[in-house]
Amino acid sequence: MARTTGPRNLHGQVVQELGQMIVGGNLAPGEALPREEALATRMAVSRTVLREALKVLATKGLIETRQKTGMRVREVRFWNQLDADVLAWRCAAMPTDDFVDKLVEMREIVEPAAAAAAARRRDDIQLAEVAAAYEAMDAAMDLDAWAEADVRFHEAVLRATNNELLGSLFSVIQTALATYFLMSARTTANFRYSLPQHHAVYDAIRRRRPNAAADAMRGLISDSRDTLKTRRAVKP
Amino acid sequence: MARTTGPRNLHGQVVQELGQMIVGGNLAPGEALPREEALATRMAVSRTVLREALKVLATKGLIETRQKTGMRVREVRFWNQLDADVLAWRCAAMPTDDFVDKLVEMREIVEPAAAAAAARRRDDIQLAEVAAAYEAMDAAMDLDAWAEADVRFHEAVLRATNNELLGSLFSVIQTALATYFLMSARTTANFRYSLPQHHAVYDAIRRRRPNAAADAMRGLISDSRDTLKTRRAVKP
DNA sequence: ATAAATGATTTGTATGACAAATGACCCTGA
DNA sequence: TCAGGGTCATTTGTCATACAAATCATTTAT
Repeated sequence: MARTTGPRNLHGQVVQELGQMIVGGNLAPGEALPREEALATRMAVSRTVLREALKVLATKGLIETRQKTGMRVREVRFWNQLDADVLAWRCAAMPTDDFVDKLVEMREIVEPAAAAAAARRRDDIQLAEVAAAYEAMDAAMDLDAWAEADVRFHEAVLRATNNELLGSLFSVIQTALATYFLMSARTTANFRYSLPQHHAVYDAIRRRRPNAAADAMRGLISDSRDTLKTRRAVKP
Repeated sequence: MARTTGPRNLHGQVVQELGQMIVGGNLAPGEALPREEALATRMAVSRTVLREALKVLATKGLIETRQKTGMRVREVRFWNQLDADVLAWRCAAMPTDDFVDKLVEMREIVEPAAAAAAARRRDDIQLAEVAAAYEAMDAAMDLDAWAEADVRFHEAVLRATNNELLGSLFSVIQTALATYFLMSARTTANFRYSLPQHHAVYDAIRRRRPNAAADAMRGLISDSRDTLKTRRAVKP
């Protein structure tokens, strides 16, 4: 059987399909899935491929499988919420307001601390990465280029902390930024609005001023939250 | 073929073995793995099982696989560092000092903020969970019971934030606590030392005092970091 | 009535075959 | 000599089938 869209591998497509169903709420937690053979034929793939997909979903914490009992959707608290796919699936439909709030809260917790740590421990190469991302933001001629550079900037800051655990939180920041652009920036006339604030973050990291870096990052996030809030008030 | 230790499933054991090799540094990033058939026979499992294991490792970001080229170990920056298994594998050998520092840094960033959020948004049931964990710590007669209740306490706080993204960071806190007990508490005469500090956290959450909760949590973590530091100084 | 044995169902594992992709090589032509 | 294209070999991707292992439900024996 052949599909055309999505990842090039069959099991990847099955992962997408089932993952979206589960995270999207079509399959409630605790609910039992059809047995492998039935599910495989229903999705028109071999049992081999289906099982590889199930293993992936299991490592994301979405399902649980025991012999004879079959597979069940796990409770939400076991989901690997920081997984890039899980985050993306949650945003597949228009993200709910409270999910956006949670993303922003994560940014408020993580990114100021990360900026401070970067200011303390960054090396010259990492600083250059931040600088390059900032330059790209400055040079961006359209929203897409801006958005891409913005994401790069925040990733560079996370990497510059030299704490790879913080680095792995990039999936969350990335999703938050994507949602932000989706919900607000498309309607904002001047997308370069936050450039000075990014410069403040960059400058504090360059000058090795942890507190200033954290403050600047806080200001940046706070502003973006306000933008989201006004946008949200306008929406209905 | 049959193995006796580890997870009950064969592919789970293969995941463990390969994962530990990669994270442990036996297989360097960029290095190519043997082709599936060879690797399968070398590990004495069928190709089916091996492939399921490889898919799991791929979702953890440890390996990358393309047709004809084969499999390669991915660069460290792509590893899903927040994954419980990856964290555990990093601690499989005695964890290095700088890794412990990174774990503590994560705690310092996440847990005070989580305590504050819990103080703001917890409901009564979630408070009861925190209380129950605290009571269990108080009632603990030996180190194992204490450690288990301690982990429960910190999990309960994370859950009480009502932000499941924060909740998914439990894997990190859990690993940090396990490492802490491994490195320090086993040698500490009075393992109940931090009980009052835990009470302060609980009380602030109960009274809905975000700042007090964050401060209490900061003090708790700061103390445990000091304990690690003195322990470390003694070690050589 | 309780406990052990049995059977049925579902996942777990093994094997062999073929499809698809892609890097390497060769071969031709300017 | 170099550029271009085409063939081939190698490796992962997919499929189908068979059997092993675990476990829930029922039945049977004491």
